[in-house]
Amino acid sequence: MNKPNSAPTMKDVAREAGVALGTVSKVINGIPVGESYRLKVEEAIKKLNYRVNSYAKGLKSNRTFTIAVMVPNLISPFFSKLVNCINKSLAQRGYRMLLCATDYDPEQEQSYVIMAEQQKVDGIICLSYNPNLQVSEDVPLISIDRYFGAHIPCVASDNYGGGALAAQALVRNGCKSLAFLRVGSKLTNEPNKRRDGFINACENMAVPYMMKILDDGQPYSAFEEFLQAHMQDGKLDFDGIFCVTDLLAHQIMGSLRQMGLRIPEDVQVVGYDGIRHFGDLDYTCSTIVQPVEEMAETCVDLVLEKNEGKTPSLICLPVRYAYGGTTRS
Amino acid sequence: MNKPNSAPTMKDVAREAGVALGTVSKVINGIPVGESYRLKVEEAIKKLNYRVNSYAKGLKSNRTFTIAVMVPNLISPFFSKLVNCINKSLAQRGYRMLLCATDYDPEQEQSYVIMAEQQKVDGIICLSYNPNLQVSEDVPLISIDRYFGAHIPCVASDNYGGGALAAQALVRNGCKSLAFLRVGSKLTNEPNKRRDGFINACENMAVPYMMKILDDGQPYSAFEEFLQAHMQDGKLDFDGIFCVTDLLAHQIMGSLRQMGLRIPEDVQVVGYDGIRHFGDLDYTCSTIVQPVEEMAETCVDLVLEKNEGKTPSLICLPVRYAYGGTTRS
DNA sequence: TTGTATGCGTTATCAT
DNA sequence: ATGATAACGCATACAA
Repeated sequence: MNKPNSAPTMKDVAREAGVALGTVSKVINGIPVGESYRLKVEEAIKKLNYRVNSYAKGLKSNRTFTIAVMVPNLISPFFSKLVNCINKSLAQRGYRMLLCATDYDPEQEQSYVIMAEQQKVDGIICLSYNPNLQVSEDVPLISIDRYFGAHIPCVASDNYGGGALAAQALVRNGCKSLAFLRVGSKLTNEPNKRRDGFINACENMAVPYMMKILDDGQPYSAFEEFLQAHMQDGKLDFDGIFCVTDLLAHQIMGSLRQMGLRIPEDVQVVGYDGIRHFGDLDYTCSTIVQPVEEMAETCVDLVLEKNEGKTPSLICLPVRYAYGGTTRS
Repeated sequence: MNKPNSAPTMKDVAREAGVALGTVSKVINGIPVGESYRLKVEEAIKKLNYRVNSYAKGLKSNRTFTIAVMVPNLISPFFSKLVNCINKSLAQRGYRMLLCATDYDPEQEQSYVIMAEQQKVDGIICLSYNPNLQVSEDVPLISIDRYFGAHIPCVASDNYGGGALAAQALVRNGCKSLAFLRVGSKLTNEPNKRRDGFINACENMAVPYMMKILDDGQPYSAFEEFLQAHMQDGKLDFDGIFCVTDLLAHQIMGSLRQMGLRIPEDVQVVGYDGIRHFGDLDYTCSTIVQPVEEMAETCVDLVLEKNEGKTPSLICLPVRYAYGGTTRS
């Protein structure tokens, strides 16, 4: 042996098979080659257990078949489901996924983008809350839920339609007066449109509504105060609540039950996201379901797309209402 | 410009700064260099917005600062929490994570290992259910929850101790007779020891117990039949149940409630894993909590470890009992 | 059709 | 201390 404990290279395969380096390369890349040569090479590959070094390959071809994915974390069920689907889509197309959990830290997000750039990944899919993320032009970037500008495609669920759908579902189930509860940043991201859609639907149906929107710093208890303030004789002013996420719905339902209210008899609750217990069991609440698989598929389609000119700048995918036990049906 | 739309290379930086290639390399890698030279190089780097190409670096140095992580999916909360923690640990040490969701498919698992090898990752952390996974010697592999043999370190929670802890918790809360419910493969993986620990504790405490273990093919309804069979006059034969996972506990609790039983008044339930609602809210049930952070940290420590000879072959990390509303305390 | 030679962007070993 | 140069493993244009 010439190279004792080092992985075999193409050169080794060529020597073993008694052919030239170029021939080995051709066999590996499926370029036609003499039958007898091909067999010899394949045998040598098997014998030496040869694997192409994808770093050398990437260096040469400037393609790495790797996509970087950035999300705040994998703790939130929605994020982890999303990443799971993206992973599947990428794998189906022979792509690998480099994963980055940023913990909502703008600095980390920025440094991950830089990392991705120097990793020479073929593209980036990111769900970022950093309003001024700097990204170089030469690596395709797809954003989820946050619109950066016309030059960066953004994939989201139909948040506006979803907000409307929530209001309609509550009214259809008999609600006479609604409330919208929201927590989150003032950032102008796509999910903000849930409110607009909700309001529009309420006005169209001529149903009264109220809203409680928590700013970044405010504690959850502000919601409990809001609820208390609207209790009269053991009943709430409203009989239907749309929470901006299933997470918030879960928390609000805890508060409602503590106040002695029954769900859905006294008050009905609709969330947003479509979170299921343990990822694939029952819904945690009646909810507007985001089309996570389709969103993932769309992101992957876009990031791998060649024709960069004519990609749309915002794609909203349809949502649907799902019964989850916290409404009448 | 010589190279129009191509990323700048070290050579470009050298030309821009008017120094030699080697000098640029040294500046980048923090090797001492003349002050004036360093400044010139740093300025050129900034001006050209130069980034090192980590594929060329990896090719040369045979280190990629990338670890491949393999789990069945990111849907199960336990897996996603685990991956989240591993991601954090790796990031802290300047490592990147290549993620692979295998969907329990042995073929996919095998092909991912091959992929990882040819990606020339620095190591692999995997949670695999493939009993005969083939892995080459030259890339460090750490296993989670599944013991492959002395040559592959395995990290797990103290499943045996956890099983015992569950029995003790139930008895401490007044249970007189217990049941152990389990679903899963006959594979001899670490979580199987939960049963052994449970049995041992029951015998030590002289508490009667029964078990219902579902084989791979059997449907969940077999559990419901089991429960029905042990109902007498609206009461169960046992007053404490240890479910092998929180997921199973969640399902069983649904069945129990449907049968009109109250939890924890009529029957107490303990699960295993420490799953929380939405990842970081309340526990889904009283449970044995796996030390996920520590497990992740340990895996990363091991996979990056240099001294390969003296790594232990099995590391069990301590678990703890947590109250989650399905026991008396 | 098969083999040869060059270069991808780095690092590291040399002379200088 | 600095600069030229040879690998690293692969793809490919070009020569045979």
